[in-house]
Amino acid sequence: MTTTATGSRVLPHPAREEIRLEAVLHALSDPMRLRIVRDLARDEDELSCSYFDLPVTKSTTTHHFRVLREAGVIRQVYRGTAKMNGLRRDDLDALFPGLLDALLDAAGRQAARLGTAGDA
Amino acid sequence: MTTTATGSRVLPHPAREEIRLEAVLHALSDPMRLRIVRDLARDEDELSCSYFDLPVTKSTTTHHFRVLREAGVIRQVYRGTAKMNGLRRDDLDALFPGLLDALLDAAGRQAARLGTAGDA
DNA sequence: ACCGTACTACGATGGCTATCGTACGAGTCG
DNA sequence: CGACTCGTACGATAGCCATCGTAGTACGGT
Repeated sequence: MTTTATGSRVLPHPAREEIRLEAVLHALSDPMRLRIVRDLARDEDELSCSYFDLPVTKSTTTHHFRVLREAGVIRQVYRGTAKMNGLRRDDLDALFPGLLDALLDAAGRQAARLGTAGDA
Repeated sequence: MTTTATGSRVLPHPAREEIRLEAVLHALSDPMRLRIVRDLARDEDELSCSYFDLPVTKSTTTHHFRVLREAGVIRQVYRGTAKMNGLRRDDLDALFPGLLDALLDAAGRQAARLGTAGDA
């Protein structure tokens, strides 16, 4: 089989209806996770975990990605040895129209204001 | 003095520029505080702390109001024995245009969806 | 088969925080 | 003044959480 059995490593995601606003806000209230989400939003495509060069260890990075996934903010899929991450724009927009864009805009404005390079 | 010396009890608020998005999101990630903010947004006017009938003790209520104030979400002023609370709409809208409305809309939608009575 | 890479799991740790209870200060009304 | 209401301060407690290190698993290439 050329199509590797990626099916054995499925990650649990909350269904759209399971996503809670408080959990999303909590997930985004951490600077590291907010940064991840901003990066994900910039590249419309999925990104591997190792793409991010965060100032924390890999263990902590894994932790942050899990929090984001369990809050319903991102979708994670294994592709070979890499784990690809993508924003759950569709679900978030359906549940909370305009919220994600407002949050990303707010984060961008603050980054620009504080000189925290990395804004679009 | 008929004009009571309300000046001796001034509460520290962050300046507009001091408000951090992460702190706002963290403040709003608590169900109790999100509920307070929704109530404040509904009545355009200021509300006293005792207006809210939260399922926690008074000490905890005080704590939540302080978190909201220190995050820059609300403004608190003493008026006699009561402490009036109001949303810092102007500052938040200036820093993060559209964010507060998106958050309130999201909270309202979730409340309606989950049957958590209390939405507008 | 072997190794390297990518990510995870588990345990530990220190810090934050939501909650409470009690005791107190500030203000109003009789 | 005295009593009552509103809110605060302080201490305690229990739970969560961001972080780390180490050891381990899964996959792909050689």
